[in-house]
Amino acid sequence: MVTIYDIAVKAKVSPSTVSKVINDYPSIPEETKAKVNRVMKQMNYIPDAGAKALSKGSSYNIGVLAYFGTNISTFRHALFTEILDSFQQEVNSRNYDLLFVSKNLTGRDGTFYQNCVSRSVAGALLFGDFEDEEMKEVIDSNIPKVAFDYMGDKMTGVYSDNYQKMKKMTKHLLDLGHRKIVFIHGEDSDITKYRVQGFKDAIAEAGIPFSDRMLLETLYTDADSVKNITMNLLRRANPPTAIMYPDDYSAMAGISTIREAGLRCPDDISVTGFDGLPIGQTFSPALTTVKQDTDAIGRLLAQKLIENMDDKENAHPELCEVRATFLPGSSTGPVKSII
Amino acid sequence: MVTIYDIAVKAKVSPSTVSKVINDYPSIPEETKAKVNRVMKQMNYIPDAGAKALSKGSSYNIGVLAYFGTNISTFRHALFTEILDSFQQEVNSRNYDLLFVSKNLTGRDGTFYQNCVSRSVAGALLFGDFEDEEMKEVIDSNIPKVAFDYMGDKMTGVYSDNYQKMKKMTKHLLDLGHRKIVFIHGEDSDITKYRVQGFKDAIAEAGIPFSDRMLLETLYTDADSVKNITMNLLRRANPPTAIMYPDDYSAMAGISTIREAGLRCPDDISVTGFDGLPIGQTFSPALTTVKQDTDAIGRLLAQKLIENMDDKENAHPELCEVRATFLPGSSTGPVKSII
DNA sequence: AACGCTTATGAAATCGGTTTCTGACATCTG
DNA sequence: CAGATGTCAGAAACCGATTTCATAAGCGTT
Repeated sequence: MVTIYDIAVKAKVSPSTVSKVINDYPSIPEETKAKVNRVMKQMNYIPDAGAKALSKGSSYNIGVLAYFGTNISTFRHALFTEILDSFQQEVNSRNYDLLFVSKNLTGRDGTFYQNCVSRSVAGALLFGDFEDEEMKEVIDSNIPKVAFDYMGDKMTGVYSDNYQKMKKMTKHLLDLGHRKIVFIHGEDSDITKYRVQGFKDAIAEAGIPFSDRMLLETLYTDADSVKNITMNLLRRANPPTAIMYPDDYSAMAGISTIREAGLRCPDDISVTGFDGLPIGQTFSPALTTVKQDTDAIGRLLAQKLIENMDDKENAHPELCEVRATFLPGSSTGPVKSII
Repeated sequence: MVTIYDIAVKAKVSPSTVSKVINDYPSIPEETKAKVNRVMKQMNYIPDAGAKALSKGSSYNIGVLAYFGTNISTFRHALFTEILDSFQQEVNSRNYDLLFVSKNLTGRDGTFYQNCVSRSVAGALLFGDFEDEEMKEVIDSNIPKVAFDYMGDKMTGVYSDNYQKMKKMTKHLLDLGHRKIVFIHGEDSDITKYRVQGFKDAIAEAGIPFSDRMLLETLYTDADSVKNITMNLLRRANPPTAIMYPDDYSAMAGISTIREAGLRCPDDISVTGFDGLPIGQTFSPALTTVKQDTDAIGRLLAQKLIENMDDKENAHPELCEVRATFLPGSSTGPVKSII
């Protein structure tokens, strides 16, 4: 491996000078810089990021910490991978790389926090269950960090305007004449609270009495539990005419179930999703959903994180709302008139 | 940060001894190991992976290099994320973390190879376009590596038995009476060649004359081009009764297009996909497809890579075929009888 | 000529580990 | 009991960078 020492010899300067050229110290005259740069190019110099990290105390790696609970895994949900994709593009352009930090699952390897420190990540992006013990350890640490769908005060969180858009989507159903609406919401979290509130407020503003039977909880992305819940709904004495699912995947699973039960969507039952994934638009019927702006979210997460890393002292948690878009599709239609 | 020097002082031994305890040198008696380990636990010692990498010359990071061409991005395809997921689990259990290495897109940052060397990755997992110049640089290097859907002789490749399963799926259509079948295959690659061969052989064995009109090329995951190609097929004077798509996503996009054209699937046109993603089974009609065993593929990639890293000298490229499963769904049906 | 003031450079310590090599001490052997 | 052997521990060099601090050279002042 070519090191700055090799460069130094060839360029007839000291290693310190080479290092200073690399880091663009103002005390180095242009002439020297040019000379050293020429030799570096000529010798195909590749800096050792590890050595740099050791002496600087921080690497150019951004840790990605994702944990959704035991059964669900990092890469499986398209919403997150879309956000990651946009995030990655943004941080790459600043020369940071993404390091997927692993969690202590087997008991042998370190915790999230330990792995972050050990790998001296410059910052971290958090996804998933913020109540998890290992997550909390990171959240309470002084590692610069941001998180998607976080609304607390310990770090910067980026999220969609869930309240507004959920309300809007609910209104859309109400406008279509639906009165028996059930919202199957995701696991308990800040995000879920806002969505539920938007749902309730839309119902209230329409002057419809709210009932607990309008709400149900399920786990994201678990197709089986979605099927079960949906079947139970269909079997109710007074079944809903519209079902609102927590995300596009479960909406699609729901529609499948509805069809298996011999009913049609939207003719018999209207369905909504959430997230606005491309596949939901390819699906037929195209989902009525809320499209989260994953590009903007990923970019914003990256920008906020880099701000935090660049100025660790003055870093302060922010709450950043990104505008989502209500996407009316063909999975919702007018309520079936009772003959 | 607690270092081995702090441990050494507290445990009343030398730093070398601490290091030897960490690395489990046989010359250290159990008693000393126990003592040092106790102090490490007590002081909450977290090793510095960067320092370790510097002195060892190799990190515990595995580089993930993915490049599919300018328009498609790493995380967008569920097949890859599923494989990654399984791969990650396997390498995590050996204490490796995943580092997403970036490519020189802006001209400012380094190439794949430079970034791998700079970050001293222990090994690399390659996805995508192996003809890309930066990819080739890595492939020709002596970095331990494996790749998915690679069938060359420069590194170990893992892939499904595309030939067999494509043939089987084609036969399935032939058995249903289809004679006018079009296979829209992916971009030119070894994998594609085998699939095409499987397709052709099934056709030949059925005694049907092969025509170039039975084959079409498209780019993976580009919904628009899938729509266009599908529309063109439907407008043919003598349109096909079955269309085989290169993956599940395009099959679903194809079915949408078919419906938009006022036709039904499978009643009017049968459709097949490839990959066997969960969403394809939620889709209705459930896709007839070939399910790639992403769990096994990811695990095998990890195992082969680790083998290579553990014994760099004797490493030799292998070709590993993983058995896929033909998954008959309801997107294929008997050919419509001509009245 | 002696002084101060820039400007450019390099020596050396440092980051936190690993590893080689030497030597102290204990134990075995004849 | 001398000499050979084996066990354990630590000193020191090293990995490849950064950064502080000292100093040499050049230049203008007085």
